[in-house]
Amino acid sequence: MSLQTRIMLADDHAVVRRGLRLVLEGEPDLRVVAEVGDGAEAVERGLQDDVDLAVLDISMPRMTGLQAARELTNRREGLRVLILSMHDNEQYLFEALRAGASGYVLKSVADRDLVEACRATMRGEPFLYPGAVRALMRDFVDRARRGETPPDDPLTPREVEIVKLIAEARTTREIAGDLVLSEKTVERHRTNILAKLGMRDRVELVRYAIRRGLVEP
Amino acid sequence: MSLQTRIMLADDHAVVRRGLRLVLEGEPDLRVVAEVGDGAEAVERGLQDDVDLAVLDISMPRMTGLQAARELTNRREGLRVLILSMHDNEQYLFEALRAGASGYVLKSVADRDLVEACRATMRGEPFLYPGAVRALMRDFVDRARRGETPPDDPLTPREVEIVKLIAEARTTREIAGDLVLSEKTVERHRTNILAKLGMRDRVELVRYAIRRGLVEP
DNA sequence: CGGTCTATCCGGGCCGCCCCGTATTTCGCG
DNA sequence: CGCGAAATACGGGGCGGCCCGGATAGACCG
Repeated sequence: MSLQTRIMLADDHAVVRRGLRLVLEGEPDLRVVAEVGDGAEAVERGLQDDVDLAVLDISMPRMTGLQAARELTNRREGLRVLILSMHDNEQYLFEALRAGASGYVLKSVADRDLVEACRATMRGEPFLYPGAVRALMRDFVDRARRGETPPDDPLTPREVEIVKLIAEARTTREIAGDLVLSEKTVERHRTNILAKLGMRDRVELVRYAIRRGLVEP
Repeated sequence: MSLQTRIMLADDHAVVRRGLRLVLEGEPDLRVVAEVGDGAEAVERGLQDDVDLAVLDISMPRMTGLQAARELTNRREGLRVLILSMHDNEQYLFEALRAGASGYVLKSVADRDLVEACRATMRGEPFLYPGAVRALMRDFVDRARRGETPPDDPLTPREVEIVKLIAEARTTREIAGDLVLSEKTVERHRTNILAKLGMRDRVELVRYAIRRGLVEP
């Protein structure tokens, strides 16, 4: 382990990157060695081993920070990942953790928390903002009560199963065949899913499934 | 692995099937266990596990051989696919490879090459006719020369535009409105795109668009 | 025990997706 | 200059996606 933690910043706004760089360069133990403007670049650059820590914004062109996080943690063992988000959103938080992130920092308090988050992450400790901790606890309690059902999204396990198949471009008939159901049941599930998620067709569902990591693009 | 390779022949002309069968039945290690006359049948039959190798003609009713190849290789791991084509066409060749085919044989020299192609395929080796090898090399060189630009999209600019909108879950009507076109034109573009890419519906198109980075998931 | 949730199923209806064949204009290339 | 490719357009047809209302059985929860 080197003296300094070598950091890659990924955000699609140069202004934000500059701000983050400023915050970090005030610290002698942190050094920004790369800046990228989208998720695909982040994966490419982050795979090189002069980077110890990737700080990823969620919404970026070409590939979201969450996807990039998944890629990176899958493909490079040693790399740590911090997710930087605009939203105090439970959904995103859970996804970030599933994607292998070591921490989740809100942009609104990035100046205060970011440095601490970087250090914690490099020590191998998780870093979450206070609201995140609460959300996690609530989830834990909920899950314990409901007996290990992982209800991270509003969808039931069966519905998730259906979503996957829809996103794999299977028709209603094929899905019904696979799951040994009537087509009507599959349609009913699909209708319920669309209603729950506020979507209108399979196309939106595909993107949802990909965002959730249920299927590969 | 069984002693004999069990083959399914898919071609819409019975005459052609008979010819191919004749060629193959002369070989003790090859056995034709099924004949089908269109792409949809090919998928149905090819999913059954008494078939080791599917030999698919490109132009068939209901579903092209390329689409069928895509379906089959997606849905049955062990199955090998050979594409049989009338045309020495680079585009088809590339599509076939993308669709997961292990080989591409020209009908004009089927009698000479087919048996060899079957054997090579079952050994896990690719089989391409000489012109195909040249085309692949040319493509490789081109891409290298253009400096890592991966312009493997066979789509015209207009088509790319349409794909984006489809992947954003816009309906045909909406797209027509946006681009100031008739709905029929948009449908026509979509049909052309699906054919070019060997896909069957908008859902596959969405995943393509996301992979290409045309839209966010 | 009665309410709620989940998974399952049915019929009927509208409309959008997808295919096919055909045709015109424009434009660039050999 | 003619030819092919791209973009545009039309009609007609099959069928799948999507919605609605309603229904039943089992699980779980207060």
